[in-house]
Amino acid sequence: MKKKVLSVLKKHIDKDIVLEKPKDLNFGHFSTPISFSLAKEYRKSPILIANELSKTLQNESIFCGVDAIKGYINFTLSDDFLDEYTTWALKNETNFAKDDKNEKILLEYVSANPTGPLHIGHARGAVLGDTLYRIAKHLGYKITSEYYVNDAGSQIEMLGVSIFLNGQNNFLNIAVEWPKEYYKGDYINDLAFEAKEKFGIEIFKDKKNISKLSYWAKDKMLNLIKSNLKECGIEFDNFVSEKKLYDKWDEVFDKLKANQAVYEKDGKWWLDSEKYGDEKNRVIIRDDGRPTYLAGDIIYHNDKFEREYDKYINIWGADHHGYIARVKAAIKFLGYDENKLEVILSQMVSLLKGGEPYKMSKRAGNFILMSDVVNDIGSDALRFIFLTKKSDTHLEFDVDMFKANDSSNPIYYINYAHARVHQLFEKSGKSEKDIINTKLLNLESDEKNILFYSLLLPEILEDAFSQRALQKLTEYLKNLASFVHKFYNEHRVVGSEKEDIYLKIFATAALSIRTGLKLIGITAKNKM
RNA sequence: GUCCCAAUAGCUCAGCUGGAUAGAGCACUUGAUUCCUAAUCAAGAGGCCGCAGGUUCAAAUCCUGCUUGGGACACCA
Repeated sequence: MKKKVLSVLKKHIDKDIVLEKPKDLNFGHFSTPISFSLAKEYRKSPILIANELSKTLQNESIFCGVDAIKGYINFTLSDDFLDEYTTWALKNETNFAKDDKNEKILLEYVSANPTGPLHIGHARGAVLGDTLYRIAKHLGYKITSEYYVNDAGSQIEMLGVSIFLNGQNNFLNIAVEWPKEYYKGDYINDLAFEAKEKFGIEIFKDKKNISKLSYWAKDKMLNLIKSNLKECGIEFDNFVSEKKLYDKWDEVFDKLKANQAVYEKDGKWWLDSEKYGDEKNRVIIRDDGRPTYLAGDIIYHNDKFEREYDKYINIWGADHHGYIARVKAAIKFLGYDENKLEVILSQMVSLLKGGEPYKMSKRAGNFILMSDVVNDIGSDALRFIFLTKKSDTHLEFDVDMFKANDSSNPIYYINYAHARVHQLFEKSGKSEKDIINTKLLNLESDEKNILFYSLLLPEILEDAFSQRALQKLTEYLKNLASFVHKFYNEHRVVGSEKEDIYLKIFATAALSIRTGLKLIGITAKNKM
């Protein structure tokens, strides 16, 4: 819609034109402050320029009104144009708001260690990633989602140790000395119990069994994570194993050496990441020969870039921000364009319930489980809340808000709007087919406004995706629902003279609500 | 000490690639139902946009400094 308007304007003004939404739809559907920027060049007052421009644009059939107010030019779309576009949208429900982008994108997110269930902090990144993925797909991007599984290294080892000691303590009554960072929480008890059932109590008698426990438990935890994600409708295209990537280590390491990216000092191998903007150089191979975590990430990113995407997006927790520089440095050393990697940081979440704050921690046993919150308020509400805020701000919310069945619960409010439209069709005994060719004539301004807003979805999706600002979509859905409820209250539909016109308008609103909800992973309700 | 994020209504937050009277939801006050779900709607009240400078025709938005809060600064992942 915006493109269409811009192309019309281009015929008259050979400049970059900024089209914006007026604060108040009653000003018009689109507006431009172009005359302010032209004022200097033409040495005329913006108001005069706006007046002249509006006159020349008056005759375009796409507009029924072009008004110059205080230097702004406001455009109001014509009934003909709106009707034509509406009819097309309703006839092409699945293609409405789609686009045809061609960029190939690799999106990596969650990538939580398989050492325990997902907690609420992971959930935010998970929802963000999945929604970005859905929208990108809808807009036509060739996007692949990926989960990097840290199935090597000391955290996995610690998982085995935790289970082993737990078993010794619980089943063999041995007083154990717990290491500082061992994993606590009920799930470790459960794992120890399961291990006893599966391998026998003997397994807790010999320390040599720890690695066996590690690998057994790691697979169980990865499956648990997958099921946590699935409860929220999240599935991945790929899972990449860190352990398997190490097959390519020699090859990657040689490449680093050849590119003078690494050097040996104090018996360790260092990455010269300072050269490319990191604050210091980083160890990648310890003096005992074990690689550090960074080594794994270097192979992984080498692997990613070998697969040739146009863009790589990683969603990381905000606590990883210091990590970006060294990974980008490594990518550059490997001979790739580090600017193709974009890292989105998702900030902390604090959760309230009845005003009580929770502190979370992955290692302690008292973190908030993602699955608990899903059971509590449902996947829809959880997804929605994460998407109403920018990802880079701290978020605090009270779960009780999403249990209410009234307008204080946005999910409820939006679904209700959709359900109302559905019910109108039921009551009128009509289907979309019956009204799809109804001509929209002599529209009142409120009719026009709700229609226009309903048709705005493509622009919203484009903005939300390109700015990685998914709150624009949830905001839009709330507003659109508000339009529906307001219109519903002000107009009797069934049996009215304008029944078909109203139904067509409502059908368009419902289409956008349904499509928008689907993209944030929620199925619109037809009945409350 | 260095770096990142934030600071907007009583609360939770939008708005930030500079533009019209700074918005929404919750909470609060008042009103609307012989009628398609009032599970809704309407109206009201509520603001030194953290502070101080600067750039500009125009600053919540950009720049600089400061204050406050959160986070990161591993040979952990």
